[in-house]
Amino acid sequence: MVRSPSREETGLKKGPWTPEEDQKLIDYIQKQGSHGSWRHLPRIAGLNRCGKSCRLRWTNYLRPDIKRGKFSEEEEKLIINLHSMLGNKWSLISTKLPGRTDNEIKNYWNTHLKKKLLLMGIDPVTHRRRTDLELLANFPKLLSSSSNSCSLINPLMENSTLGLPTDTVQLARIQIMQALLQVLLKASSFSSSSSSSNPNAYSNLVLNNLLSSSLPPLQTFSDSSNSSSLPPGTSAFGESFQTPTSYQDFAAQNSENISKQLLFYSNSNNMLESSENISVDQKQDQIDLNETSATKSMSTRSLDALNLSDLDDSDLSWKDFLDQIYW
DNA sequence: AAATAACTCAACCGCAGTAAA
DNA sequence: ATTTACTGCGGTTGAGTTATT
Repeated sequence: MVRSPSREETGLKKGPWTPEEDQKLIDYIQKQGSHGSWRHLPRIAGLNRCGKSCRLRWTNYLRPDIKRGKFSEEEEKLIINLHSMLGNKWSLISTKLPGRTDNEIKNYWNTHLKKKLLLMGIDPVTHRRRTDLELLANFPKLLSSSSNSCSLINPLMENSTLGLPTDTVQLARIQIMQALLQVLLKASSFSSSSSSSNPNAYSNLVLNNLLSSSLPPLQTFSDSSNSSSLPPGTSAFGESFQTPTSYQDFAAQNSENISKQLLFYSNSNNMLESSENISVDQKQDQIDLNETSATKSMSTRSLDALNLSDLDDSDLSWKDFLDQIYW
């Protein structure tokens, strides 16, 4: 089982292939009709490379049936759908995309598609809504924590059913809200150097989206003189947060907006649950039956959840879907 | 215009499975 | 039964390119 490195492989060239090397490899395989033994190919073809390097160069780059260029929207959808069922089985996924190599798909996934899912608040590993968004999902509960609808954001909080002094209840709830947002802000701060592999990048995006769409100008919450030096919105719930009455007004005006976004996050969690607890083989069997069902379901259900009547989900492209739903 | 950061992707590495000796 | 060779796969790297400051 243990494969020892070949003695002959020492001193062989590594790194990028030259056009001359490419031509030698192409000429040899075309002349032979097949690559034959990869191990012996380099010596016969006059290449100072190991067989493994030759095989990789051929299968990932020189093979005549390789489709080059950008991935189409259909290919993207198919990759996402296949990945949700098969995971990182790149070679298996590549069999469903003629002309695309497993390496190319893997690279495209890591550099592009993962980001797309992150932007949607979906974990690219599990294809489910990220679990730390549970915090956000509880937001509506906080907003309507008493029998009165939206009691927290209702300016009539003085009618507290708890029998507590109005300002006490009000302060307590605001503090909960403040703590919640501070936790999220703290999490987002880790992603300052945004990278595709940064696990917190999505948190930053989600939070920024929430804040940018629902927070009032900073001065609404703070009368401190140095507030203008802070990024708009980003510190509204920080230490300078001192005017609950203004917050009530803000929350009342934006509760619908916040609820819609949270509803979307909640629904995105349910989208692909049906594919759980199914073996890889079973999942593969599903592929041919409905190759884009997951992504279609995703857009349809999210649109339903948000009740955006101005969107036509049947004609919605993948990009449009992301743009319109998320941003 | 230069420096720096971020991104892309071809290529490499190590492991695992299998066939052959 | 054990060892060795070969192939394929998935994770990772780093040089080159592009974007940003």
